[in-house]
Amino acid sequence: MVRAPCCEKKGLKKGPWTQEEDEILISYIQKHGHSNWRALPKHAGLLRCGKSCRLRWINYLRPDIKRGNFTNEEEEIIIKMHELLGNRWSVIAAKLPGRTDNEIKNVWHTHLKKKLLKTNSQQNSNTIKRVSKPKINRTNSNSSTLTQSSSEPSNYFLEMETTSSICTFSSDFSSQGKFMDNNINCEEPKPEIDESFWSETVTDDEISSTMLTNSWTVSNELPNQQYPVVETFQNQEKYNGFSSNSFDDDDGMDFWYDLFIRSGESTDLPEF
DNA sequence: AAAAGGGGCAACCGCTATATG
DNA sequence: ACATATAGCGGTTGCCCCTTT
Repeated sequence: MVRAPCCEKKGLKKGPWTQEEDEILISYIQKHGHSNWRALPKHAGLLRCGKSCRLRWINYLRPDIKRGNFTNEEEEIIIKMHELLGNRWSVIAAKLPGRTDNEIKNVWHTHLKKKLLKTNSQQNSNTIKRVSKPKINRTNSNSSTLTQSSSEPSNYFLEMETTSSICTFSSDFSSQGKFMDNNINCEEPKPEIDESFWSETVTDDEISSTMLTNSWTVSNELPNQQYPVVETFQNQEKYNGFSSNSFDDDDGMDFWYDLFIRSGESTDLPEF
């Protein structure tokens, strides 16, 4: 199905919005809301298409829009979430109240991408490469799945061979399922690890088996070096496959967000 | 002082996802 | 089940403004 662009109708205005148009749009939405964007401009008396009105409202006129430069904390969140999710700007924006996907996208392309390139080029002189896929393992007293409540602490860990050593990255959980700590054990000296180290995607089979055993890939960050361990859920389809069997999208996103972004804090595990 | 170049950002375009009849 | 309408998303464009030459 091919549909004509919505602003193609003659007489509809394009380009930058005037103050007068903004005022009309704000006034209309305050009185009537925006249940139907396509019909809105006609009812409000604006010579714009609904799409243009929606964009103007969401990206600029909404009362909860945060103005001004991004803080370092916000930039860090964007960088880490982009590492994890890719160009899923709306998902990233959902974690930054008052910021829009468009704004984040712009900041990424104009500032953060360059910043990251600079940082990476500085790190590349002292890095190692992964040579094997991570093996996902879980140790605890007796249970093999999280559906069973264990009376003893659990430890989930990834093991992989690198060009210089065998490293094990692990996350500890209390018997109540509270995230406790991350660990890294390597032959000395502890190597620097660059971004690409983690980039290999886990296969569907591996995910299935991970789901079956619930030995998920939760080893999330290294001490002092915040890189996601496995980008299993960067692929939306795979992510959905996981969430549909365990918890809903929002829960899932919040869970991974907590694990990846807020390392070191106690994090409740989802219930299965 | 004027022109050229580049960066930043608002807005548009085209596509997909979802809702509805 | 299908067709169509609408909302939403991400890529891209183009204008404005600042800096450099």
